[in-house]
Amino acid sequence: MQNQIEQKCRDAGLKLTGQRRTIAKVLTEATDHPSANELFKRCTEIDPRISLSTLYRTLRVLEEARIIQSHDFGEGYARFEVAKEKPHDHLIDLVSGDVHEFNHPDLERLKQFIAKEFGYDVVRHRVELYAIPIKSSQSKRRRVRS
Amino acid sequence: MQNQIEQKCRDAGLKLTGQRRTIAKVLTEATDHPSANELFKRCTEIDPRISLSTLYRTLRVLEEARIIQSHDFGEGYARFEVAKEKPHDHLIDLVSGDVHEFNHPDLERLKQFIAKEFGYDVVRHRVELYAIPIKSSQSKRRRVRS
DNA sequence: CTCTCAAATAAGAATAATTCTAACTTGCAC
DNA sequence: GTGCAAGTTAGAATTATTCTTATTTGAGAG
Repeated sequence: MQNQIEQKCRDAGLKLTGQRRTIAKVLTEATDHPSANELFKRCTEIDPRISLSTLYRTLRVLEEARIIQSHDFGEGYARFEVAKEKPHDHLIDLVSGDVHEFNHPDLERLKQFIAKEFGYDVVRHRVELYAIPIKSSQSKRRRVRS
Repeated sequence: MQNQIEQKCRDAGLKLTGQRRTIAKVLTEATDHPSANELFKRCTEIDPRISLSTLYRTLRVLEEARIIQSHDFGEGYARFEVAKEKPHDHLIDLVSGDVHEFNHPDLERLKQFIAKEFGYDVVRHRVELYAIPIKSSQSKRRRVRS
């Protein structure tokens, strides 16, 4: 019952405290992209002795160790997820706040191509699509797909 | 001489105060993507009687009126630019902080395509390339696409 | 198992960008 | 010129996050 994050902490030489185990558990079990506040709620539900500072520090440490990844979707706070092998981009549902992940090879090629035209190498990028669900029952939209 | 922003303020039914004229002038003359702080410096150089609150409120009002556009490049503060007819994306020079604008039709097509696969319509998007200059060859610097 | 101590934690203060408050101006329609 | 809604000012408030300081703890060594 040792989760992925606990093993990675060990590998990174991080102490495994009770708080970290709890945070690791919550992060591992999250299927969404929770904010620090949301994570704090879930953590204190398991163990109320966790302080917000500890959560924030742990999140920072875990991100520095590349174990988790934080995102800023322009909501005024960060959202977190366990780092995946493949980097990916996000589609944010403007109605529900749900986040979908995607990775399109054309996009990767395109960004390198564009950067090269300016004389740059892309170090990292941010691609976020803010979108609303297509209502299938509704008549076809007038705007034709491009 | 009446600049673009002043006319647009008039059209939007906004009062043209001395402070707004100064802010409009500074924004119009900026060729970079200045932060609120940087804008404040430039404004107070022209007229020291402008307060930071006024600047922030004016920036908000101007953005709501679609006269300017703010961006969050993950630096902890916003950057502003006069709204252009065509929306565009940004390449941020990680060394100098310079911002280059681009617009690639393939990217527009691709984002719609990806969203449609998830059953969504893209309302807006954010594409930012964080990059470093290619050192070896001077290649294609200063190439501007609109 | 105990000792040790660097690393981690708790609680709350500090920070920084931005927004709000409340009392005072001012642009501009009449 | 007047009236008043919109704008301004200075500073307080807000909010996510980081820092400080005293205290606790994980885990390696003995």
